Amino acid sequence: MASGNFCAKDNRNMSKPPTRIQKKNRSAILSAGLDAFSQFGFRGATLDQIAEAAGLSKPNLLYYFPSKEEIHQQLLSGLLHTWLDPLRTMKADGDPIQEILAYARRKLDLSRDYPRESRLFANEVLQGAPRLGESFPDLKSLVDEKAAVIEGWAKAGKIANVDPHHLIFLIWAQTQHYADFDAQVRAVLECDDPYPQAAIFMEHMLRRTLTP
Amino acid sequence: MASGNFCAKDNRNMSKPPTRIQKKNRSAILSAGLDAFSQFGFRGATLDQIAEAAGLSKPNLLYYFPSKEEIHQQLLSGLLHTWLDPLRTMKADGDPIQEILAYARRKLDLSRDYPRESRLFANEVLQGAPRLGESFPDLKSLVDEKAAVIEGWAKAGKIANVDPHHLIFLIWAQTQHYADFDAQVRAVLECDDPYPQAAIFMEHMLRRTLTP
DNA sequence: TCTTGATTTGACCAACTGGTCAAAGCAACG
DNA sequence: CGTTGCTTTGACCAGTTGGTCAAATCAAGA
Repeated sequence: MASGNFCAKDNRNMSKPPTRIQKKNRSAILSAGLDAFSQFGFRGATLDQIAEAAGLSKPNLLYYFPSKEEIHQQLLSGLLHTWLDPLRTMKADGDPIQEILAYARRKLDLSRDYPRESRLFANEVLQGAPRLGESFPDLKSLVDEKAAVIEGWAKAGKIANVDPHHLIFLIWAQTQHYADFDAQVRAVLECDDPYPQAAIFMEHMLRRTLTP
Repeated sequence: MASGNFCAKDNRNMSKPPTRIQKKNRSAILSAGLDAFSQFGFRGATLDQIAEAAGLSKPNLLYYFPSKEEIHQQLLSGLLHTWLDPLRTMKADGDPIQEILAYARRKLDLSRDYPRESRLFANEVLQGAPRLGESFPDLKSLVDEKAAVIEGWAKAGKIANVDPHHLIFLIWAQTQHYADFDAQVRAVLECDDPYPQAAIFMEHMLRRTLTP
């Protein structure tokens, strides 16, 4: 009575701290969901698939997350923050070319270390970003801010006069390519780890592109 | 009796020429399938969806194609040829930088004019290219051939000494980005058509990267 | 006209989908 | 020990999925 419409399994919304078993299972589910969603997209992934990969029964999975949508949403919102972090740390008062190179390097590292996250994001945007639309304004404002910084560098003659937005797209495209198109990269190259070579190439390309 | 296991609806495999109504419906199905598969991936797209978009009933759709898989396969195999065509036309005896620039421009035009095809391909590779594995050897041999040409140019000092495979990846990544991540590009930029600017930027970037 | 073969469809199916629920199991604390 | 509340599950459900089939419809030539 006093608890009203309290739902036992909803303590994740309450102030109670999560049990360690809750932590374990919830992170197992998120990891399994990341596998599934990043490979098959939202519609293509199934709860049974995720539950099995997480080592849980389907009802048990739904005890921790109220719906498929909620798992996906959780993954997406957790993703966007870390994904934009490298861009956030690009500072206007550093050496322009070094700042941009460092950003690109961090972004490439992200692709190497978190390819599933990259593919999840790619899948979402490919489908028109229906569940990401709310976060796009934040993204736009951050990008616009950094684009202004880059444009300032260009106007000051510290780097070549390039379109800052398309420069950012270039870095996104090139770095994410190695995660998103991994299957293709591996099929064309035969080497195990394309990232060292990719980093060298990218640095050459960016230096050349940006030198005034 | 004489017809053996002849199946009326299988005349697409026979020598008989297709009726005009067959042509119309088959192409309508392929177009609808392209819409669906490129947006939702193979598992995410449904036959009902495709049938409705094609203006046919589901059984009627399955009269023209024996299965969902077959529609997808048909789209993929039709795709790969046109997709690699721009690379094929890159000639070793032309001016190196002009040849590479022309290739990149053609690839960017392809993204602009056939974004659904680009997304279909992206979706397939994202999932690990399970239905494309057979075609990858062809792709590899073509890429290796052209990479050798580029390497020849580099060794002869006609272009900068860059890794040819990663140069090709760069062009793929950058050009396809505008089709595959269209939603993101549109959200960040507000302009209707990013391609003119993209072409200018890409040319600057490639010239700088390739100049010896 | 009638016939022949191409085309279309409504009814149907088994498997799978996301999701529910009551009941059972379990850990820990008094 | 017993109770309390977190955790797990088997059984179940309605809707959707890819796909089948026999029967109906249609188009066009003889």
